[in-house]
Amino acid sequence: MTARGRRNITIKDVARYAGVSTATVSRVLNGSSPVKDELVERVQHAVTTLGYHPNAAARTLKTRKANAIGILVPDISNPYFMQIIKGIEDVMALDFSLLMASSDEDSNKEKKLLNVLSEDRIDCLVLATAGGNDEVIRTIDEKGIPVVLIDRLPESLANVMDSVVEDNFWSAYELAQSMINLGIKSLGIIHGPMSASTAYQRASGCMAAIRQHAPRLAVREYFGDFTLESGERAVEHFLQEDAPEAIIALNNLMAVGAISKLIKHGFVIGKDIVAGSYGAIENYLLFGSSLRYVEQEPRTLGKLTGRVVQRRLEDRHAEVVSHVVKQQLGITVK
Amino acid sequence: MTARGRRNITIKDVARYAGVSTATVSRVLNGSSPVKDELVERVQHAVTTLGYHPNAAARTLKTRKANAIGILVPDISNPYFMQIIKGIEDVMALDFSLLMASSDEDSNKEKKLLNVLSEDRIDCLVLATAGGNDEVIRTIDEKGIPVVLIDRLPESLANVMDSVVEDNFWSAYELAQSMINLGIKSLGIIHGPMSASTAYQRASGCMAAIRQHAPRLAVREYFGDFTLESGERAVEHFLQEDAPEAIIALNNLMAVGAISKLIKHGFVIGKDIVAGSYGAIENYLLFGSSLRYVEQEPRTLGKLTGRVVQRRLEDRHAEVVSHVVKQQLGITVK
DNA sequence: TTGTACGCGTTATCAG
DNA sequence: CTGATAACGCGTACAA
Repeated sequence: MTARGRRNITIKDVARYAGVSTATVSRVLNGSSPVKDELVERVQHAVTTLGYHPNAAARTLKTRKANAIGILVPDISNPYFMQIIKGIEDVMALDFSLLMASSDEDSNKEKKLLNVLSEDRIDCLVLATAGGNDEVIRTIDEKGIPVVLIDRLPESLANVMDSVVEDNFWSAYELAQSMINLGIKSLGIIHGPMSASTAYQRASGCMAAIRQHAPRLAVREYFGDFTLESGERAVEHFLQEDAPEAIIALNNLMAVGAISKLIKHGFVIGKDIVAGSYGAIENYLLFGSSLRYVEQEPRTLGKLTGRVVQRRLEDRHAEVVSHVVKQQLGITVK
Repeated sequence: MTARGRRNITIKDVARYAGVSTATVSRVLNGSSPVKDELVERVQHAVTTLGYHPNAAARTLKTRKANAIGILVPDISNPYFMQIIKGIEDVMALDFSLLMASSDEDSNKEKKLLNVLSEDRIDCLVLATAGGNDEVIRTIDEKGIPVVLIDRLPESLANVMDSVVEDNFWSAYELAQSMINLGIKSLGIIHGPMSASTAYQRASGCMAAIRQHAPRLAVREYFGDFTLESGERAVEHFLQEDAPEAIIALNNLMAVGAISKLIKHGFVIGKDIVAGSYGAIENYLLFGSSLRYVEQEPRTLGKLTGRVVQRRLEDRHAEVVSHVVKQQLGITVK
């Protein structure tokens, strides 16, 4: 399909043109062993005049190195994950390709993509799992491609493979505590899907803070799914009764949905109601009023992930590392 | 590196286990020609018990099809491009991988990435070029991998390969016109880098609208580089004299920078000053006041791009298509 | 319907 | 230092 009769230029053509063997060409190209200067020049000349490009598939087949890493995240268009990817890119060499895919928070789609990705086309897989594929993931890591888990860490995989995650429990704990400290009497919590380890841990953190610092707080909960729409629905739900004095959304997208809904209902954030979000909201600082949030710094997380990947690439049998990154609390004021 | 002594499971192992030939296994796996039911079952059984995964590199080497498309954009973290990618993903088959890279608006980096990507690892390249690599791109397309240009269309490449771009001239024209119609007397324009075809065309569109509809408008210009920071600098620049009655930023990021700076200076957008943006601003509608903008619909553009890719994949010699998509004007009101 | 055997483009091993 | 040549894992003529 690529060629229509027209053959590709191969290392053989270069060898013939330069009057050397394919082995010598390969050595010049990879610097794998010394070659006489004159031949080096002849080869380089042949390469440029012929417009030769090495064939990645052949090289991968031979060396068992793909020079690529795979990245599988639940939502490719979530700025949080994009920043992580950007961070990974920051630290990887330029000739390393990023093979990306998005599971759309769908376990089945994730499984299919895991199969495609495990066809030996990547050297390492960075995965923020949608959940439900622990066995498949374990298999891939054990007898296939090393896996680095990010963001989500299913219990059964902890300490089995490398991971870089946030300290969801304590970050959520501190977020809730900072709101409790304002003296609120009632609080609405918008949860993520409990199948995601992050959602569960954030929920636990909130509840722990409440138990310790405000056991008599009137708490109402809504169980969303990390989407903007579920944040909107949560607010509609809360407003069926008296509005709580504060509201806390356990991810950025739900926070956007919830806050926009509140604004539409005439609430002034920070005055009529206190708002908290796990994760910053893009551009919020420009237009919004007060917001308390967990500052996630995804790009930094990405860089750290990149370094973990490199380490694993260098030594497949290095000790498993589990990074748990503590986040900062932030407050925007207009 | 991948294996440490441990051989991979190949089609040969499957064949031996199932007691058939490798050819039969291949036929079962690809459905390339009929196989007796009993053998099909034996093979499938062998595949699952052995945990066999086809080797993508070997298949690519043999078939000259990579089952992957490359995407090279100037900024991987710009939501605009992410939505385009999402759109492409929407229409591509699940077993098609996306190989992504970001040139960071840097011609040299783009060139290196183009080289890496042209190593026969993708079947088609979707490219939003940073400029300055026209010759390389032409070569890749002509005797290598078909290229689909998106967003940016260098003059020398127009009608040479497929393209999907916006109607930058007329969209900018209409944006400017809609602001002129408000009866403003002065306008500040924030341009992008003239090396990008989009920036140039948008500038032309604005100027044409002014010549036609308000030749005596007091116009001031600032030449930015599509970054948020340059939008901020533009406003600082304009405010050294009397503020213009209206301001227009010719991409989304510069608009964010400009508007936030204006807000910091105490301006109320839509009241003290009219604001226009080429491209919507994420979440603006939720918190901001009035804004006139060109609605880009990148996801739709992405889907269209995906279809162009598929068409090109089916017939390498199909006629070249150039899609120029007209955008809508939008206005947000609080 | 099935099996044999060759070649895709590289790198690596082994002689020279 | 250099050159033959054997793999790498797969698909596919060709033969049976």
